[in-house]
Amino acid sequence: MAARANFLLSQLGFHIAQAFAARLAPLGIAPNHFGLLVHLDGGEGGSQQQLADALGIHRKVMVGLLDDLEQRGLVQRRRHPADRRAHAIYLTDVARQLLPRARRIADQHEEEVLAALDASERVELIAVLQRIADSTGNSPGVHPGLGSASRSGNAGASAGE
Amino acid sequence: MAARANFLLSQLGFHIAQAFAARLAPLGIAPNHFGLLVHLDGGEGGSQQQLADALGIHRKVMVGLLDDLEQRGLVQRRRHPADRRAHAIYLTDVARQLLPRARRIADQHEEEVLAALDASERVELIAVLQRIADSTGNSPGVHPGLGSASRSGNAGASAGE
DNA sequence: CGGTGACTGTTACCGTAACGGACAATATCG
DNA sequence: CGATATTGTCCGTTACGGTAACAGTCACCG
Repeated sequence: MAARANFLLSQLGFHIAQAFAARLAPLGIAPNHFGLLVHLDGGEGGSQQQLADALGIHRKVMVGLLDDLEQRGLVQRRRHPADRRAHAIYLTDVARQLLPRARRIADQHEEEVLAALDASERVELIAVLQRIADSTGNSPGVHPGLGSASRSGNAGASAGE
Repeated sequence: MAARANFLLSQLGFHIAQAFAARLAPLGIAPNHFGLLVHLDGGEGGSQQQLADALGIHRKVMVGLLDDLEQRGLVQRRRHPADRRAHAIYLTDVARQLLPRARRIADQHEEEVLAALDASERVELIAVLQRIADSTGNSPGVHPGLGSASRSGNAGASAGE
């Protein structure tokens, strides 16, 4: 029963998300903040709505995320040059210094997760996971859940013994 | 960036948990209820504390879970023969009729998740996932999170583009 | 046998977070 | 210019996890 891909993926996924959040915590950001920063690093100046669409979240959630990041001095809300309703979001220099550290943490975590696998197994696992994600309709960069990633281990059981 | 096992596992895990909850919803139970029922099917008569320990959740959460299941007529709280403080938890006949249907839903979901893989790939994937779960310290039947499994897709982004 | 501590199940309380509706400001279209 | 949609924000409600506290009971120990 604990040998279902079903259960294993869900269990592992949550465990990994938790562990990653814990590793990222010392930097003062959560996984969703990290994802947003990485996305911004790939293209700044978009509106909050555009960012929300790209990450598959609601505008209101983006407000909160940006509030957090702005308070930590990691992003700036400037006036949008073409639409005075919208904000244009930009990374700050502080964020540009923080991002490499966060990426290194992600690398370390990846290494820890895959510690039991050799190189070829890792490649194959990722390929298989991508195929599953593709066939089940997961968007490449969109991650459901992980609200603010401050969940502590607690309830739930998707497969008893 | 969307090619990290890190991110893929977390994304897939959450997506799968959500989909499974949706599939189970018509039966009126959530994944954690299902896990508890399956566990009870493997051995009844235990105390709530024993069940909570086995599933890795807090007593208080078990109270709520059993309240739900008892209200739906799926479990019974009887007096514990050896400890008058404790309750002995038993499945009802209704639960015994419901369980096969729930298991079939789980099987269908498993099939859907693994649709893109052939038989040997499925076996190997499960073996690899079990190795990872083992090396990262996941208990066999314990699933963190999935509180009441009523989360709807919302925030979070663990890897932008 | 009495007393003390520990345990079980439950409830009450609190802080947090998600969800929905409503709102001002602005853009777009007729 | 007027009507409608969009952007970002705020507020109120609801749900949930976590802690503390409680009554009832057990286990130990003198």
